[in-house]
Amino acid sequence: MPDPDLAFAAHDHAHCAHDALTRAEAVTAAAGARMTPVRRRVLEILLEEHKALGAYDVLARLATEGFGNQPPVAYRALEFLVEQGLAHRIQRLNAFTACVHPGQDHAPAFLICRTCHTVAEAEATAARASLDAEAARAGFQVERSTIEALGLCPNCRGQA
Amino acid sequence: MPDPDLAFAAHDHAHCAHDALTRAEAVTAAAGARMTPVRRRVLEILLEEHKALGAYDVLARLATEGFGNQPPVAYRALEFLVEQGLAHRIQRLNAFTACVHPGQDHAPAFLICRTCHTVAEAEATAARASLDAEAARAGFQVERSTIEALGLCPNCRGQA
DNA sequence: CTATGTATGTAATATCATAACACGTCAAGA
DNA sequence: TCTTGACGTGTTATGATATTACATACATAG
Repeated sequence: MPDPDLAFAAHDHAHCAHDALTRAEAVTAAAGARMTPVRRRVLEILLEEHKALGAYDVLARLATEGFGNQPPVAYRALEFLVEQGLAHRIQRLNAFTACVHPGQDHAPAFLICRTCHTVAEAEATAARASLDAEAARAGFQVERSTIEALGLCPNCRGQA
Repeated sequence: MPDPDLAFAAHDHAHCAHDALTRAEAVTAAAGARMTPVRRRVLEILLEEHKALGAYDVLARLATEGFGNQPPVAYRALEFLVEQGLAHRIQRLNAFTACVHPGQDHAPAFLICRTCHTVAEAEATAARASLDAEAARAGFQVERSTIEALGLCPNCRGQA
């Protein structure tokens, strides 16, 4: 996964999204989990853009498409996707974003542009290793980590 | 700041808290900001333990002490403390914790024990540097970062 | 002493999230 | 085949977190 993050660069997004969806199907199948219509649709919605969507945003979309319109519908699908590693929760935004490379073991960091709100998934193996090491110095065992950055993406930086 | 984190170790907490409070007064004075009764009290409350408190927890305490009992009272004081670098927001918990070494420039990471809920502030300079570097590869400029770990503290690890 | 900016108090409301229960579907085993 | 149990979905209701807007009080510079 050596590519610096694509989210900010012009790219064939239809392909990017389709590819992620295909891999998602494979991941769920391998896990013996069920990729139901709601779940697939939520993932598709998240894949439409490199942004993070709140549960209620997703819910509104679902509701117009004939799915349930109560919060648990969205939260359950999102929770499922996160558990399967197909989506990530962005703590800073109370929102969710599709995983760009599902199925691969990875330590993600998220780069959140404060201007255009694009969210890029970056590689955080090194940062995570530092965190683990520093935690170990205190005798703390890290199980899950949240690494998020707020700042300016290259595009918005150019305009400032 | 070479000390591995104290939060998990037995220590003279009264001194630890008093020291932080003293430094906090100095910080606000230097910044030309006002350390008012509500603000001081909120900081004292946060300093009582190495835990994170929700805004409503703080608010409940304030209310019993004759301060206002509406959410903005707590949120404003907390926001002030965070701005001054005297407290930190723990995104994962939607909660706040007092800064252990106010006044010093530092890149904090937070170690959150999932069992005893102690929150330790660790040094994250290295992790932050990795994050900045990886972000730079994508042309992203980091302004603020959130680095949090969820796991087991040494004490709770011993009991498991 | 008074004008100005800042802090506090309060009401109302917005936003985010979960508990609890009912119903439907599907597949495994009696 | 029938039944049972696990799982997914839908819905109601509620809980938890956070902000907007406006009124009042207070400190300090002029």
